[in-house]
Amino acid sequence: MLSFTEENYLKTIYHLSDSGLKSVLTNEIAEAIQTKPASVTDMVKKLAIKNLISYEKYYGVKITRQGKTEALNIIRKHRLWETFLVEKLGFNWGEVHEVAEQLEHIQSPLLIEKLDEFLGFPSADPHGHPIPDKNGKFKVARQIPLAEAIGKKVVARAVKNSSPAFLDYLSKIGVYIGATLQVIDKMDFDGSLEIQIDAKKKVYISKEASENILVTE
Amino acid sequence: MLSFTEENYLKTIYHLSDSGLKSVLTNEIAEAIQTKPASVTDMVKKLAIKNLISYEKYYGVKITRQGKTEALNIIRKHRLWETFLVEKLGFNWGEVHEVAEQLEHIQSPLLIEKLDEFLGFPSADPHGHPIPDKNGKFKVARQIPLAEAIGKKVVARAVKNSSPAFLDYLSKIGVYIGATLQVIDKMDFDGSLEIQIDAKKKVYISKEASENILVTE
DNA sequence: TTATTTTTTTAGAGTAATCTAAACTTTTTA
DNA sequence: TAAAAAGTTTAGATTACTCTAAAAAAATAA
Ligand SMILES: [Mn+2]
Ligand SMILES: [Mn+2]
Ligand SMILES: [Mn+2]
Ligand SMILES: [Mn+2]
Repeated sequence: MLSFTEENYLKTIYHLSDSGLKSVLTNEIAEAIQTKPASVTDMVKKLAIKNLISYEKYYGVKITRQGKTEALNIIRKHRLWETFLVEKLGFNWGEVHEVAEQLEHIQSPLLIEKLDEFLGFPSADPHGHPIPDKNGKFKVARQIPLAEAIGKKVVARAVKNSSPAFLDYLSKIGVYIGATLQVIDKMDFDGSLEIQIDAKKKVYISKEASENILVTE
Repeated sequence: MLSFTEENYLKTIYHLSDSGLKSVLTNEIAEAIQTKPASVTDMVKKLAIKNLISYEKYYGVKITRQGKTEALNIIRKHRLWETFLVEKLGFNWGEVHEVAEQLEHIQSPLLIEKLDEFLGFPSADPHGHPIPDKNGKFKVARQIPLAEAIGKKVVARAVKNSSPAFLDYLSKIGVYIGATLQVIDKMDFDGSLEIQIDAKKKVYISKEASENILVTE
């Protein structure tokens, strides 16, 4: 069984590797986990011995199939808990991540099975991120940033950045997962967009913001 | 903030001290926590420095007011989670303790507030044990063991022993919290009782069992 | 009240995770 | 392609928690 710390490293490596595609460097992990590169080197060796990642000195790590399975299970738990917190307990979508960071480490397959059922087997969390099933499978939707949907009428499906600050901002202006967004105009000056939400309210959003809202046509 | 380990020691000391009444010896703690007396001595010194217990070398520890507050908060979380697992997720009352042992350490006052509300501010957990409110207050019910209710008609209110084995046994014979129990006869031979459950089923239960069912008249 | 047994503490060491500082390797620059 | 810079690893410590074995204190028995 993995320790709390090992689980956090593994999950972080999975995310940084773009779901296991690229290899990940020591400094990136240190930055993401808020620790020192020397500590990362130590932990990375431990995970390599356990066959969760492959490690080539000075060239970073790649996650193994086994590591991916473990990482996806942690992510599954994280996202199910976030869904629970919003759907059942009435949390805002910006308040759930910190708590889910703790809850994701609870060890009880039965609990997760029952929680999944209680939530009605959701396929995405409050941020629009897919929830892997118990075999680690999930649908990869082809979503594009709102920034690339000029002139189109689209539906908000997920956020790329899930910082509380960004999520609070979205709530404030009225953007939510499932909202219909129409990009009315793009400013040449700074790339900001004028959008219409649900064929009602019109607002201006920054280029930065428009790159962090993922939509489908 | 207390560590996972410190929280477990404190909660154990609270329980062993009969809610803070008696002082608790090193060996008892070691036994309860499944560790060695030498380790307990170390931890006990740490908790004393933090003013959560008072420690007199060779004579055991007493929990302080501050320690009691901390312990009651952990117990509150434990029991709220147990209630959630049974009421909302459909766990059996014998399956919840292990999971609650993990969940009780999640740090988020907001989560507990919202969970409490979601559950309808329950006053007792699935085993009939009182749930302290956010100020650590709870009602102490005067309950007696079924063993002392010979000839009377009483209501099952709590279990004294909450081992899965005992709880499974109770479920099997049809005893549950809230059930009406009538003690029909007591065997002089071994102290076992013949009882009637909800004015229907009659069963024999051992003296041991009858001492671990708490009832009110 | 002295000796024996039981309980508790201390001493010294081990594991997991972390850090700083120094050494080493790779990458970039000139 | 040699020097400088950036990134990574190693060495050696530190903290939290745990253990075994030995020493010390308290409780019990003779
Ligand atoms: Mn999250
Ligand atoms: Mn999320
Ligand atoms: Mn319990
Ligand atoms: Mn309970």
